Amino acid sequence: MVKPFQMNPMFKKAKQNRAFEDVVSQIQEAILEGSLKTGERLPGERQLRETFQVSRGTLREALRTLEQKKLIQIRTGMRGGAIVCPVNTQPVSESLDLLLRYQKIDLKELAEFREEVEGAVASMAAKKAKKKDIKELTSLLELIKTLLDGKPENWREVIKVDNQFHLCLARIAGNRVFESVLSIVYDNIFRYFDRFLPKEEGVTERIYKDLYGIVEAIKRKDDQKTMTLIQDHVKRFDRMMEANQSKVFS
Amino acid sequence: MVKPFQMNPMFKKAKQNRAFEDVVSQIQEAILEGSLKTGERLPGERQLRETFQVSRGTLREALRTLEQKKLIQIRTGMRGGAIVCPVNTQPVSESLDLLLRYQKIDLKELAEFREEVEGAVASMAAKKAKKKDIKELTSLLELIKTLLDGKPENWREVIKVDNQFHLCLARIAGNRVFESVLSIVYDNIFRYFDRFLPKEEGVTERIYKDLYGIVEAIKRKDDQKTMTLIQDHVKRFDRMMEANQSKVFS
DNA sequence: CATTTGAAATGGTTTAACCATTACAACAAA
DNA sequence: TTTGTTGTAATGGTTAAACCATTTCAAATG
Repeated sequence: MVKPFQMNPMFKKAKQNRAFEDVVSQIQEAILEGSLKTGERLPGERQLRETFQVSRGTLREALRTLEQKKLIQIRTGMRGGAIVCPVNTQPVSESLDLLLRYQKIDLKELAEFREEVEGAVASMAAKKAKKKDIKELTSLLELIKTLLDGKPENWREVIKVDNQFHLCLARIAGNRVFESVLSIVYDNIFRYFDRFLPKEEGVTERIYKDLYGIVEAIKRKDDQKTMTLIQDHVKRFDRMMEANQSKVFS
Repeated sequence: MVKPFQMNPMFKKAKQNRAFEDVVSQIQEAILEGSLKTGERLPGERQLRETFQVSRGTLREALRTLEQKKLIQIRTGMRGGAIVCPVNTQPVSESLDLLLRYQKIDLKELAEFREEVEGAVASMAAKKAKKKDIKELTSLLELIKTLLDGKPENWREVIKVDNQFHLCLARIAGNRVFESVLSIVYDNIFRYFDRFLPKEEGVTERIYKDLYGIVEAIKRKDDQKTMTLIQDHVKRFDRMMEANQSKVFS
């Protein structure tokens, strides 16, 4: 058994024998390339059927695929149809969710990844932060302060604002790859926060103190310090979760 | 206009009014729960149609969705049908790839991200590399050596083996999140290599020298040195490309 | 024993119809 | 005039029955 040639991972098998796949790639390319813009409505199924010269069933199989990729979204009723979706991290988050749920990937791996990404993001953000950005971070910090009353319903809120704080840093860092990737990580890790972080006042206070120090370091444009502070912060909570996780499963 | 309640990103709208979605979730649950095992073959469309009491068209829309999620794969012909796929990182990779393309991520952002990720990966790999791993890296290095003859058709080959080297490091690092992410970064950055890296012998020789030093550092388990070497290596080529890019567009 | 051939199973596609939902315009009532 | 009602047409969702193309495998053939 010999492979015909060294498979290049950039190429996929050209199994373009199904008509609906051809329709999918044509519409997908139009969206990615920009000739179909976000929010734009595609013609109805009966008209698209004509355009692509396929049956309505085949066309609908193409639409199902595009819908699954979150490139379009379908609305029913008059003036309904396929609407082009904005850029969306959801499909990545969903497939990562499957991997985590079925333990093809360990939470530890995701946590390790997060620690590194957060460190890089924080350092970049510290270098680039403008006054406006620091103001935004400070206001998130203030928001957390108001939630530090130990009420159980506010515990969850604090975690959410903490997430916002981290995503805000990613935006400040000014790199959309980091921003998207971190957003995907948070989509998935939130569930574990909820399950494995102790719901105590100490946790939320610790978050406030950590973030306060981070904002101070950013104000001083001390990117090295910002990075180590963020990494300590992230690692502290990852360790907490791991401890509770092993408790639960032992 | 007031939202009825604070939308929690963990919950999705229960739009279960489409029959095929019900079929999708039933089959998906069966797969994820384990009652349908990897490699197992589902009944044919005509029989499934009966089971779920839907038309063949509706059933096929469900199959398209499951196929897109990479939970099943379809084979045609007698004894064909839907086969349950092993859960792997492919759907994450594909959707991340789509996300990067849709955002029209440019070389600068991608390169910046790559530099950070490669640094982290290299450091982790240096800590964990076994003899077998070092052997694999060395053999890739040897392969590059044989391609250092300045022939233009080998230039591309060297770049490919360089990519393999980096992905090999990610595997050695033992974190599948890093591994899939880096793999996608390479898929996307390759076209810039091809367009903007000077096709000179000096480039391939530089690659060889860089990787040689990296393998040596890994042998010494010097993770700090490995990290800086990798980052220098990556940055050098990113700067080269950026220089050529601005030349082209000025 | 090897090869050819043909039948059956199965996915891929088409056609034509009907149902359910939605937006909107026309109309009616206040 | 404003507001509420109603009908209608556009549109997605679903069904049914048929035919084609591909693949497998067993039977026939050499």
